[in-house]
Amino acid sequence: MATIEDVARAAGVSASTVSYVLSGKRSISGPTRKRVEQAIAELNYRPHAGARALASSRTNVIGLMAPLRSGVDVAVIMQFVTGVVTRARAADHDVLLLTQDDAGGLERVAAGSMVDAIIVMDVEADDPRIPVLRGLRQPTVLIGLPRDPAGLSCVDLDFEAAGRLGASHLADAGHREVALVGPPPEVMARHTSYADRVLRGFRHTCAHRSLAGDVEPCEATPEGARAAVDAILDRAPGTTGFMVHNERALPHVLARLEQHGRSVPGAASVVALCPTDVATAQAVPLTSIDIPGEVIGGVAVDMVLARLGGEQPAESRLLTPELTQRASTGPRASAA
Amino acid sequence: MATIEDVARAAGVSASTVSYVLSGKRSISGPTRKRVEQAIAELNYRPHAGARALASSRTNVIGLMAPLRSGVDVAVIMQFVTGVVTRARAADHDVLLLTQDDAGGLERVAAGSMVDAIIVMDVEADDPRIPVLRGLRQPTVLIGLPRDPAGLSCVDLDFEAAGRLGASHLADAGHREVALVGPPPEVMARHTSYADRVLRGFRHTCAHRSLAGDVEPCEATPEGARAAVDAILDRAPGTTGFMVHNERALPHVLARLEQHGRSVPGAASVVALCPTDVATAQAVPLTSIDIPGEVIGGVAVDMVLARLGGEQPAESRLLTPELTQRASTGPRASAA
DNA sequence: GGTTCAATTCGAAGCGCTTCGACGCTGCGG
DNA sequence: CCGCAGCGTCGAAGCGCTTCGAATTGAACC
Repeated sequence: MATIEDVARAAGVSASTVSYVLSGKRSISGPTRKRVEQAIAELNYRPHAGARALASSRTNVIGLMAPLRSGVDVAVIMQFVTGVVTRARAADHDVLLLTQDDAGGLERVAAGSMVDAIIVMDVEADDPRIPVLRGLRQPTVLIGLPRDPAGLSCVDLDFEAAGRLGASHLADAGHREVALVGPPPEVMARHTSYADRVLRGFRHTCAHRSLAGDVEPCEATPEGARAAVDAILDRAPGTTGFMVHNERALPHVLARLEQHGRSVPGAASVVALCPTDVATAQAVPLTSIDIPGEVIGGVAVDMVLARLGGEQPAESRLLTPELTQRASTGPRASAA
Repeated sequence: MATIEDVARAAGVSASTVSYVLSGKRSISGPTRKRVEQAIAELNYRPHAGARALASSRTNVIGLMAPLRSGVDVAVIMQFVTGVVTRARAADHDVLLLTQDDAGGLERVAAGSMVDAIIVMDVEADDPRIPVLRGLRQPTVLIGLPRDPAGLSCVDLDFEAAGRLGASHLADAGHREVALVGPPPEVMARHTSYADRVLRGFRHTCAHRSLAGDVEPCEATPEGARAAVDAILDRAPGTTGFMVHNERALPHVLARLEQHGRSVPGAASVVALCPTDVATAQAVPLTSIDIPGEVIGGVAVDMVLARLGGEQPAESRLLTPELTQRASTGPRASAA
C-alpha cells in the first residue's frame, strides 16, 4: 500500500503538503496541487483510516444501533437503516452496524473511538441505553422519543399525531365505534416509544370526539390477527372503524374482517399506520399514514453530523404524519 | 480518555506489558496481570481502535456489502445481515455496512484499511464487483455463486438442488404439470445467482421426470401475482403444482389460486422457497424449502475469518436444502 | 560460586497521518 | 530601499498502540 510519503516523494513535496491537498485546510498553489493529485492517482493512494483516526480523532464512521427485537418488522427497520446509510455516505461517512441491544456495544464502539457519533433505534420510554448514551463523548441521536428527552437529540414520526389523525379520519367518515389493532403485546409491554405514543394519540381523539375506542395488541401472525379481530368484534360488535399499526398482521386482519362479513371498505374501514409500500401491496390498497423510515434515518444523520460540526444544542424533531386516502376507508355503512 | 500509558502508570508497569496482558501474546505473571486488569477496570480503559489498527494492521471490522436492489425482499436480506453481525460479534468483530452496489465502495473501505475482510451479498452470474474483489488485499466471501468462482470463497444455499427438490416433491405427489413462479423480472434479468440456479434445477427435474414445467417471473405486487398466475393457467390450465420463489408475491399467488377455484392444497399444491417464518405466516402454512439466511451469514463470517487466520485456500460451500411438508401440498386432485 | 536458562518485563522503534509553528519568498506601502 | 504581510511549503512532534530485541531476575545445575 502506498503511503502519504510515497505520494509526497512522487510529487516532489513534503507529506504535510499532500495532507493539505487532501484536506483543503491550507491553501496550496495550483501547480503543486496538480502534481500531488496526479501522484495520488498514479499510486492509487488511499489514506489509512486508522492512521487518520489516530491523528485527527475523527473516524468518519457513524455507529447505528438497530436492535432486531421480536415483534418489530424487519422490513421497516431496514428502511430506517437504508436512510441512515444513504445519507451518511452522501456526507462521506460510513456506518458501523450494531444489532445487539446491549449498552455494552455502545460503550465499546464509543469508548474505543470506532465511531464519531451514534444513532440509536427502537427506543423505549425508559430505555436502559439512555444513561450510557449520556455518558459518551460522541454525539447521539435517538430515533424515537424516550420519556425524558432532555439533553438528547431525537427524531421520529409524530406517532401521537398519527394516532390522532387515524382516529379523526375514521370519525370524519362517520364511524362511532373504532378500534386500534396495535403492535404485538411484547412491543407494548416494552413501552416501545412509538407504540405508547400512537396509543395516547388514538385515545385522546376518541375521548374528544366521543368515539367508543377499543385497543387490542396483535401478534404478527395469522392466528394473532384472527384473535385480535375476534376479540374486538366480540367486545364491540358495532365496530366499523379500524386503525392497524402492525405491518405483518395487516393482511390477516383484512382477511379476518372479510370472514366476519365486514367487507372493506363497504362494511368496515381500515386505516393503516405503516410504510406506504406495504399499504399499497395489500389485496385492497389501504388508506394509510406513512412511516417514512428512509426520511427519518436521513434526518437522524443530518442531526448527528450537525452536532459534530458546530456546537448545536440537542433538539427533538417530530415529523408531521400524513394520511393518504386509498380504497380501504369510506363512510360508515349504516350512514351510507 | 485513558490511554495505555495511563494504565501502565497506574499498574506500575510499562505500556508494553499492558499490551501483552490485553493480547495474551506473551506470558505475564499472575500478580502483574491482576494489577493491570485492575487498573484497566478502574480507569475504564478501552484501546483506541485507530491506534490499534495502525500498529497491528488489524481492524477487527468486517465489511458487509448488502445492496438493496429492487425486487429483493429486504426482510430476507436482513436475515443474512443478522447472521453476519451476530457471528461476527461472537468472534469479536464489528460490521461495517455498505448498501450501495458500487465497486468503488469496496475499493474505498478495503484500500483505506477500514476492514479486515469483506462479505458480498446478492451476487450475479458475472458480477462486476468480482474483478475488484480479486484485486483486494483482504479476503473475501461471496454469498451466492458467480459463473466463475475460481479463486473466490463462496457460500450459499444450494439453490439448484432446491429447484430440483421442489419439482421432485410435486412430481412425487403426482403432479404432472407444474410451474415455477419466480422472482421479479428484473432479478432474473440481472442473472442474480440464486434465481438462475433455481431455474436450472427446476428445469432439470422437469426434464428428467417428464413434467410439463412452466416458468413465470413475478412482480412482488398483488397485480404481479395475479398476472403471473393468470399467465400460467392460461398457457397450461392443467397446472396443479406450483413452486413459488418470491416472498412478497406469495400471499397474492395463493389468493389468486383461490379465485381461480384452485383451493390449496385440494386443487393445487404450492411449495414455497423462502425463509421458514414467511412460509408459516401465510393464511395456509406452506410446505417450504427454507432459505436459512442467518445460518448462511454466519458461515460466511466463519469462512472469511478462517482465511484471515491461516492460509486457507478459497472454497465454495453449498448448503443442502431441506423441504418441510406443511399444509399446502398434497396429491394431485384427479389422482386422489 | 559461577553459569546457564527460562520466565518476565522493559524500552524503543515504528505504524501513517494531521497539525502547528516556522521559514522563505514575493509584492506592497512608506 | 527597507520592512512587513501574506502565501505556500516544510519539518517535526505526536496521536495510542504493537512488537521485537534486550535486560533483569531468580532458580537450577555443575
